[in-house]
Amino acid sequence: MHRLNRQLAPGQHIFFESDPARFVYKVRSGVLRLTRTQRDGRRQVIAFGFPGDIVGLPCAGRHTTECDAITSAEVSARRCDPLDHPESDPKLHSLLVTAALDEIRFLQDHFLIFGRRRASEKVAAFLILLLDRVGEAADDRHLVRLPMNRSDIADYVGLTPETVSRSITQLRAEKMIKLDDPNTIIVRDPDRLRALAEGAQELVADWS
Amino acid sequence: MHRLNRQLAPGQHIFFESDPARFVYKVRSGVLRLTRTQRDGRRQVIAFGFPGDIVGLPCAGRHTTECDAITSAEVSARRCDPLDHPESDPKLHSLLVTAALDEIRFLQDHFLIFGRRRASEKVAAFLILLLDRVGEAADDRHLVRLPMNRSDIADYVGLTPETVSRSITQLRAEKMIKLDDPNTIIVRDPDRLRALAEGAQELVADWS
DNA sequence: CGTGGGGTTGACTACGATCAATGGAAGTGG
DNA sequence: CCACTTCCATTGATCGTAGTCAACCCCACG
Repeated sequence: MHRLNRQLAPGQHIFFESDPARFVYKVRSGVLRLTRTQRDGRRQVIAFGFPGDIVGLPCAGRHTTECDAITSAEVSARRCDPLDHPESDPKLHSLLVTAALDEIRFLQDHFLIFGRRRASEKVAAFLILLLDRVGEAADDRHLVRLPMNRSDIADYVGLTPETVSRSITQLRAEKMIKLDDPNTIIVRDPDRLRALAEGAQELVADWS
Repeated sequence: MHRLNRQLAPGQHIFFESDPARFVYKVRSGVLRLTRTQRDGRRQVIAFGFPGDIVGLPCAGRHTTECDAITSAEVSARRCDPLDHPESDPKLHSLLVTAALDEIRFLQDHFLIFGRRRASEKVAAFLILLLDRVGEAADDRHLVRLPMNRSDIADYVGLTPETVSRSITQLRAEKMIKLDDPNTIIVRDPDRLRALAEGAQELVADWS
C-alpha cells in the first residue's frame, strides 16, 4: 500500500488546475487551500483542506482546482487510479467514493453560505462552519483559529477583504465574538452567532 | 438490471432532502430542479437536471437536496446501493462514480458563475452555460429555451427575479440576445456574451 | 531603522434589493 | 364564449449595503 508522505511549506503548491491527476492527498496536519482562478484573474476559494480531509479528487483524470498550503502542512499521497479499478484496492476505492460523495454534500453546504445575502451572515456562517469543524474548547470558551487571511475568507464567501473585516468588527461590537489577535477568535455567544448564520436574526448595527 | 421508468408532471417531487436514498435517477426527458431550502425559507437552486444527467447521488445513504420536475419529465430510476458494493453491478457502479466526480466539477463551475460580481455577468454566464449544454442551432442562430422561470434563475445565480429580468433586458438592449418570448432566447452575439460571462468586458449601460 | 504585508477604518459611490404597479398569458368556472 | 383569477415578467422609484479607493496602524522582517 503506497502512502507517500510529503512536507509542505506555506504557499507551496501540490497541484494546479487540469494537471493530470495521479494522486489524491489526505491532509495529516496544516491547512490547504483549493482555488479556481478565472480568466479575468478573480479567484474563487473552493474549499479549505483541514486535517482528515481528502483533496484532489480528479475529474476525467485531471485535477479540477489548484491546491496550495496555507500553513506548513503534511499530506499523504495515495494513487487515485483505484477510483477506476475497484478491485485493485477495494478499501482505498471505497474510501475515495465516500470522499467524493462527502465533497458533493460539502459543496452544496458551501452554496448556502455563499448565497446568504448580508455580509455579516456570511461571515457568521463561515465562523460557525470553522467552529464545528476545527473549534477548540479552551477553558469553557469556544476558540477558532483562522489559518487563512481575510482575503481567503472573502474569496470563500464571496465578499471583499474589507467587508469581511468590517463584519468581524460588527460581530465583535455585538459581543458575539472576541479577538485575541486577528487570527484567533473566541466565540462568546455561539447561539446568537449560529442564529445569525442561519438568517434567523437581524443584526442591529448600533443601538448604543 | 432494474430500470424503473417514471413519468413526472410539472411540480411533482421525486425526493426531498434527507430522504433515505434507494435510487438515483437518470433524466430521460424534461428538466428537473435540485434545491436546498434554509431554515429562514430562502431557497438555493443547486442544479438543473437536463436529459442525460444523473441526479440524486446520496451522502451517507440520504439525499442531500430536494428534487422536483420543472416540466413534465421522464426519469429512469436505478438502485444506488451498487455505490457501496462495486461487485454487485460493476458497470452501474462505475457509472455512478463518474457521475459523482462530474458533479463535483460541475458544482465548482457553478461557484464561478455565482461568484461573479455584476448581475449581467452572472446572467450572461448562465445563458452561456445553457447554450453550451442545451443550445439548439436554429437556421444559423443559437437558440436557448429556458424551461425555468426567472425565480429559478435568480436562485441559481444568487440574484432576485427582478434583477435577472433587468439583466436580460440589458443584454437585449446591447443586442447580444433577442427574445422570441420570455422563455426562448436567441443568442445574437455569442462571442460578446461569452466575453461578458467571463468578465472580460464591460457592459456599458447606455451611451446613445 | 526602514520596509512591506495584512488588518482596520473612513468616505464615497454604485449596484442590486425592495416595494409597488402594470401588462400579458394561461387556466378556471359560470 | 367571456369574466375572473392567478402567475409571471417587466419596469419604475427608492433605499441600503457592499464595493472601491485611500489612509493609517501594527507587527514582522531585513
